[in-house]
Amino acid sequence: MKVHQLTLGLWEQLPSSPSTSSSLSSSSTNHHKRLRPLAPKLSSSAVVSTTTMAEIISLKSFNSPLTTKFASRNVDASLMQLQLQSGGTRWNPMPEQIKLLEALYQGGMRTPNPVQIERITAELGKYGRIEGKNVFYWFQNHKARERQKQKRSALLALAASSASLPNLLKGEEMKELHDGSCKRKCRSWGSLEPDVEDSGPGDRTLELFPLHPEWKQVG
Amino acid sequence: MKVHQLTLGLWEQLPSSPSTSSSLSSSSTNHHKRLRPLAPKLSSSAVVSTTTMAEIISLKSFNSPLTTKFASRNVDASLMQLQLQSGGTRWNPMPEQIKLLEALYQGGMRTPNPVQIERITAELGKYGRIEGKNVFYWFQNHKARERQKQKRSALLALAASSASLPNLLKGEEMKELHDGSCKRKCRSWGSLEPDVEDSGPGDRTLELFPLHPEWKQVG
DNA sequence: GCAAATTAATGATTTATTCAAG
DNA sequence: CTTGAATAAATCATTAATTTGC
Repeated sequence: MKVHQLTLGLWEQLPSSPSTSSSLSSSSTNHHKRLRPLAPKLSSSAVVSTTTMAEIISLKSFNSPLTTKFASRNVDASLMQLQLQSGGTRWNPMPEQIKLLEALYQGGMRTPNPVQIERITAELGKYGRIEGKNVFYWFQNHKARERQKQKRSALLALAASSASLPNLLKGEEMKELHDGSCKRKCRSWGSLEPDVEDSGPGDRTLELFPLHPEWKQVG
Repeated sequence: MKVHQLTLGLWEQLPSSPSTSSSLSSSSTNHHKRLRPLAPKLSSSAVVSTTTMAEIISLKSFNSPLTTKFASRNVDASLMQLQLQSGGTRWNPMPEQIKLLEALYQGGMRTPNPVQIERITAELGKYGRIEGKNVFYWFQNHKARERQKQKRSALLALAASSASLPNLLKGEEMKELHDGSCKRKCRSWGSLEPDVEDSGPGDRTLELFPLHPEWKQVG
């Protein structure tokens, strides 16, 4: 069932009927240009499916086509093999690694930039297998979950202080508050907390995103 | 606890001053921009900052440390230059590119895997500068916005058929339905539609990796 | 006719939520 | 139950359409 478009070359399964593509009345600009036939052949591997950010990344598919000239598939393939070989499951942070990550977080780091990620990864690599994406994800998750925690504790505190909480929260919310599930509508609590978590003192410095990268070129 | 001085190179470039320039209204509505489309000035030589997925990707920071041995920064830098040179702003899809993408989408493709992305990018590259991430984002956005559209039209249809809609929707919802803004709480409509898109394979994470337990408790 | 100036689309990021390993 | 990984929703930001006053 998941096969469908994948079994063949990419373009072979273009809609046969010429009218189909125009059925979408979305945009205002629809020029008629012939579709480029031709299909970059490729070994029809049985693998297929599943696109995850991580995969895309590791395959370097995000680089411009120009660069793919350099990054050959063989490299990618072998690399993947290697990675597979060297331990297939999800990253399992060593205590030392977590220590360091938490120290960084505590120091104010939230979303390290690529260079930082590279460094961190390199450093943490001393304690065990790790990739940049692990570092990235860790910060993402940690930030989100710290925020959750804070939000929850804020509510609990409020609950403790004023016993009238049941009057303020609907049953759903009470439940969420209790198990931390917080399905949907967490945003509605937003007013309880400023957006900036960071319990950290003045050291929060690392707000290193004042300006944009703006791959903007010089017009 | 305060591992702050780990003597790594990690924290070297701390931002000097958070500066101002932020002050973004961050309100949900930024529609009133009084700023004329003047030439962007920026030009400040300060590089760095702002971590985006794209950056991380293009810097290949996601690759394992092992691979970073090969991927030197010089390459990345020059590459970036190249990209910047060749037309620095966001991707602006040519009609042909959109045609093809829509055809693929229409054909059932939703979240192309890395290999597919690579192919698509290569193909679309014939019509103009494009990167893998553009393809990825396009599918993400298109999927999401098609879903929105469908949801909205479903509501509209329902409105048309049963004139009792005003009794079912609160004012907010009516407004959203009308302008499609749908800020927050879109999820609450979820019951209207199954989560799975039409022919989407919905292939959830397919296990490419063998299991390999190696977890160390973090205490 | 044309720019300033809105407005509508949509590319790109960030945040919230879910899934699932262990 | 914790948390790494992934997806989806929400948000931000820029560009093309489009409108508007001249």
